[in-house]
Amino acid sequence: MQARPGDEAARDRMAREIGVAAEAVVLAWTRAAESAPATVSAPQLKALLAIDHHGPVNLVRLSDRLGALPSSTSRLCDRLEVNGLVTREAGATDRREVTITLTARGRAVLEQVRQARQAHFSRILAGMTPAERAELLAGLRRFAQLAPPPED
Amino acid sequence: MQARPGDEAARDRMAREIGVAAEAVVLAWTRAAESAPATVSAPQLKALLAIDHHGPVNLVRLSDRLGALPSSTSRLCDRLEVNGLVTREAGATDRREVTITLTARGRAVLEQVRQARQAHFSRILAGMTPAERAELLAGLRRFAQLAPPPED
DNA sequence: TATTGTTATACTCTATAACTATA
DNA sequence: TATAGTTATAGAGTATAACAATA
Repeated sequence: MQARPGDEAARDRMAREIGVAAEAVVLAWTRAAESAPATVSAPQLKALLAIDHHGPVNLVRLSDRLGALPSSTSRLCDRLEVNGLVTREAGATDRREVTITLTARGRAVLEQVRQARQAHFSRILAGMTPAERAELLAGLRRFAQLAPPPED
Repeated sequence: MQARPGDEAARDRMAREIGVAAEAVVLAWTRAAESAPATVSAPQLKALLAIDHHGPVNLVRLSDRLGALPSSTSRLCDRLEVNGLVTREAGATDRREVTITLTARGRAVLEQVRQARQAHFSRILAGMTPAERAELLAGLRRFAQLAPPPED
């Protein structure tokens, strides 16, 4: 890092343009989820994704991943549990802890959302050449490699 | 479109992987806005962006762009107006209509968010080569060209 | 009559603060 | 005493339904 002094300014300009251009991806990504047959709110879906990535978690760690407070996450888990998407079990070693786990139905909802997103994105990608699609995927994956995980 | 039959299946597979990989961009994009000095909620920020892209709008058109109902958007505009970010004026030709416009403060908030996003993205982009950054920007811009606008 | 926008009501989501139970 | 989780309360956000004003 910090090669020549002009590099940082050029990178900043690039960062601004990438931030602006990314809005379309953000809108398409969130909109696509709404077209899934499963009726799950955006915050609940975000929580399901976090649990899916992370595996069973306690409340504090899930809160960190969501960027929310434990009290908010507790209430969110109330609704997820009522909807049959997660289970809460008392921790084995530390009885204060709660282990939050996806149910089969929770995983099914995630799969429905991924399929809806696939269909939505595929329609957009129909206008691109295979080379352009590969370029986009490579760029997104490189970004994902470097982006800090949500708990930071 | 509809070149050879195998192309659509290959595109679908690509669409799924792009959808999965895009999550990191979505998280970084939304998280970056939270680090801005301006304290504006995500729904309010989304509305400011929509008005900025579109220019002065009436309530129904803004609702369409947000994917919300007019009643919800009316309440959202109540809060935006209280915060001094937008103004509501009676329409000139049709007196039923309301023209919603960004204030100088609303535009300043958007600029603060864009700067916060630029700083956040620049840190991530520091790990990429200039060629990789250019590839990502090109892919995002191509996607933005093809993605349907939010009112659809 | 149709359209624009609002208000009434209820639910989800979130933060702040106070609380319980366990370590 | 510190930590994990919950509950109490209040405000933001949104949908459904009913309403007012204008076309």
